[in-house]
Amino acid sequence: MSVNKGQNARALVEPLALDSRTLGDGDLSALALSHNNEQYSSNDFEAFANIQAELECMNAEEVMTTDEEHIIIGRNIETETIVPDVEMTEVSEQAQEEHIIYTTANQNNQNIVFQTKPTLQRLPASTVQVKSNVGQVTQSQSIMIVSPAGGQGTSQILKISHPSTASAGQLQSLAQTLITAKSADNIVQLRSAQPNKPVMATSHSGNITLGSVQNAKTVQSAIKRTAQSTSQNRNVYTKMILAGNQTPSGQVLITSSQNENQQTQAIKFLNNSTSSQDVTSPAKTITLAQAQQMGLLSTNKVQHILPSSPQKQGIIVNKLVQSSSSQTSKMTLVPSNTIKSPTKILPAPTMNTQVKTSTISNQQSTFSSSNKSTVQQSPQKVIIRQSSLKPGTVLGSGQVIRIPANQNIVTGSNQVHQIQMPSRQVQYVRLVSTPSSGTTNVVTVGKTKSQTTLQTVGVGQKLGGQQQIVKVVPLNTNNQSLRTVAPKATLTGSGQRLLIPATATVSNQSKNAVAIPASALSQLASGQAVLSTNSNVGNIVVLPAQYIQQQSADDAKLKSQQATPGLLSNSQNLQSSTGTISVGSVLENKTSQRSYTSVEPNGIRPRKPCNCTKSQCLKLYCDCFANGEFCHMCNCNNCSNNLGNEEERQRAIKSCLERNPNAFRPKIGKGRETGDDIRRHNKGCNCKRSGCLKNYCECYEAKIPCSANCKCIGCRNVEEPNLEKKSLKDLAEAAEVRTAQLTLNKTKLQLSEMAFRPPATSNTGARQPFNFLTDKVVQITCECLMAQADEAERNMFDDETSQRLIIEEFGRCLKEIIESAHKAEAT
DNA sequence: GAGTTTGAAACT
DNA sequence: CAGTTTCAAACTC
Repeated sequence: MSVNKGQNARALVEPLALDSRTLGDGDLSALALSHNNEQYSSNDFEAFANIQAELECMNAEEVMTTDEEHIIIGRNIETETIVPDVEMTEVSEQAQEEHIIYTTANQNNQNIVFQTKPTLQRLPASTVQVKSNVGQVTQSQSIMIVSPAGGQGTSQILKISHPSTASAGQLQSLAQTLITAKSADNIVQLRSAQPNKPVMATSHSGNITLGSVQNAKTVQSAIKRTAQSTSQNRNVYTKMILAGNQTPSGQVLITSSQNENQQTQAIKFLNNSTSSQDVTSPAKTITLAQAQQMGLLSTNKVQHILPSSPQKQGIIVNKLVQSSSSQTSKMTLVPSNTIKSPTKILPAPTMNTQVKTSTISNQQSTFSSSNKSTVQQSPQKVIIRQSSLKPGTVLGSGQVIRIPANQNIVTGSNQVHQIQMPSRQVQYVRLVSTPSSGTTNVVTVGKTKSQTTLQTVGVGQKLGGQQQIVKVVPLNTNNQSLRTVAPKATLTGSGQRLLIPATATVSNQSKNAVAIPASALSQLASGQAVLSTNSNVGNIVVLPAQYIQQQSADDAKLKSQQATPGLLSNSQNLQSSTGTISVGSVLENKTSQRSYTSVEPNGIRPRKPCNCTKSQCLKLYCDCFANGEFCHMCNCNNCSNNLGNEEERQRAIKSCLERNPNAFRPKIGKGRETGDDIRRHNKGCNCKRSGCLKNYCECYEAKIPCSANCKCIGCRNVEEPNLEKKSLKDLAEAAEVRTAQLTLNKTKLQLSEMAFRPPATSNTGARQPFNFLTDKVVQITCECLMAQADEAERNMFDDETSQRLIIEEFGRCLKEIIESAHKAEAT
């Protein structure tokens, strides 16, 4: 492990080395946005976004290379100890230091402040701020690098000023140099993108040094992290806050569109006036992938994210759209770092190929911070990243939940997972991912031969060609009833289920962001809850983009691993561990929902919502509860099967287990017979009237024939009359015939025995023949007649023949009765 | 959509 | 363990 740490330390600084090896100033210049206007436009901020993204990538120990217009980002294989810290975006009042105010247009002066926030005690994240004073008629443009020294709150400012004559492009180029800035452990490295003036600024331990290098390629940072073992010192998170101060509430829109041919991506920042009354400065986070799916990605900017290591990793780019009076918007770019579960960079949907202009003024953000509280418009983001840090570490302004990489929260069930974290509030994360047997994560977004391959921002893993998406949405733990936000219409078609706080609109959920290591996410089983210790952290629920495919084709196998609801089972393997993880917005969800059908690709249908009214969804009557799932988007009343009633829920679970230890085990399993792949109902049904041919019958509902376990009456749920199996059916029918015949014979025998039984006597002691017609005798006689009728029916006799046989049988019965009477009288 | 039927689960 | 009741889904109209 110590060796790994050393490697990690190396890996931490390696990106720069690689960067210098692969990047040239010209390349960096290429990153600059091409615009003739000296005034910053949305393109400029797109460039900033690119910078941010790149910086994130750097923080994520990625290797970035540029190839002309393309930024190729590759990740170094990373050991666990070097995993970036989980990032948590924070908004609201604390944003005064972190918000980037930029002018949207029409300014001749541009002040850009890049602030690095080295390793604060609680927020080991580097913050990059791009600040642009609006309305000030300054003739200078500057880039400031603000680096708090040693996390003590004292900022040191490195201001790189340049003449007012500097064009926006130049400034932009200079800004581009910051892409290599790395604030991990108080290390900031800057390099100028300008070919003739490469500049490197290094901040170490709070000290910032500025130097020039003639060749950017020589920029190699041998600086090693001095506090490798201290997770607090890891600055792996870079946050870029962009705020348009010309509008009451700045809006940041990251737009990108993917053209299958061009495969380009752009980030756009949009200002959009909103009437949001939010005071809490809610932040909205979206991924670029989401933006892509929203069709917001433009093609004028190309960003390539190319995995350069065998372990491909994706990048999560989250954007926080903040619609509040704080006039700030926050964009969070979070590198995703997965070790064993490389994330996949999701390609933008083809539907989003339209090119959007980057005009700020007229851009209308789909993510507008309007008062609309729909999830689609105000998606909450949860950042899931891999982290090797010790469990329970809270990162970032109390809004980061780190799921320790070593914390095994893998289960095979679709349950809310609880992650114990040393502190106050409990975080639940419900991870619903698609199980997959695949073990290889392929990043579909890669540099293609033409190098025009796109990149996507977002975290995704692709398995077996099947896209798997894990969605994370905030969950309200306080509520008693989770509010269903998704349109009901989509319910049946998708299975997509979202939990959002019932007490607040999405737009106010700025603090409900949780960063989870991608690796941890990949290990999380669906529906698991993550316990967080941070009181500030909102409640997060991670939900499946595809409604849980926890039931794989190997249903029995999977279900055998199903955990008791709310209970963790570390021993269980998560089949989705290698599944694609994508942090998407609801918008993305919405898009995904379209593709969803009532039946999952694996043939598993999404669970239907329950309609419980009296059971509080805490009894096995409730399918949700019985399946160990939280009610979500159900129609139940007074539901307690949610996070807000976890205690009660646990009690109910316990009660059920007391009654039946196997209560939460799958009812459908495989037959014990060797090689018998026939699914069986473990308990069997008890149908009496349905003939096991209606969905009342659990066997029939599961589309499995009744078995010996069943106690059903009149079962007709037998094997399909396949040619091969017909013999079995014939045997069954023959057996039934034999059984009926035996029943008839038995009845006759009983009648005979009754007949020979000592007759009833009168009060006088005289035996009376009518006394033989006891109720028992009558009953048996009727049974004989019925048995005869059944036999006639079975033999397909016509009515006349059947009636004749029945009458004959009745005659026979009477004969026996009479004979019995005679015998009794004789004796 | 309301009412009925059904069978599993819960209860006694 | 059996009988009864409760419950929610399935079904019917």
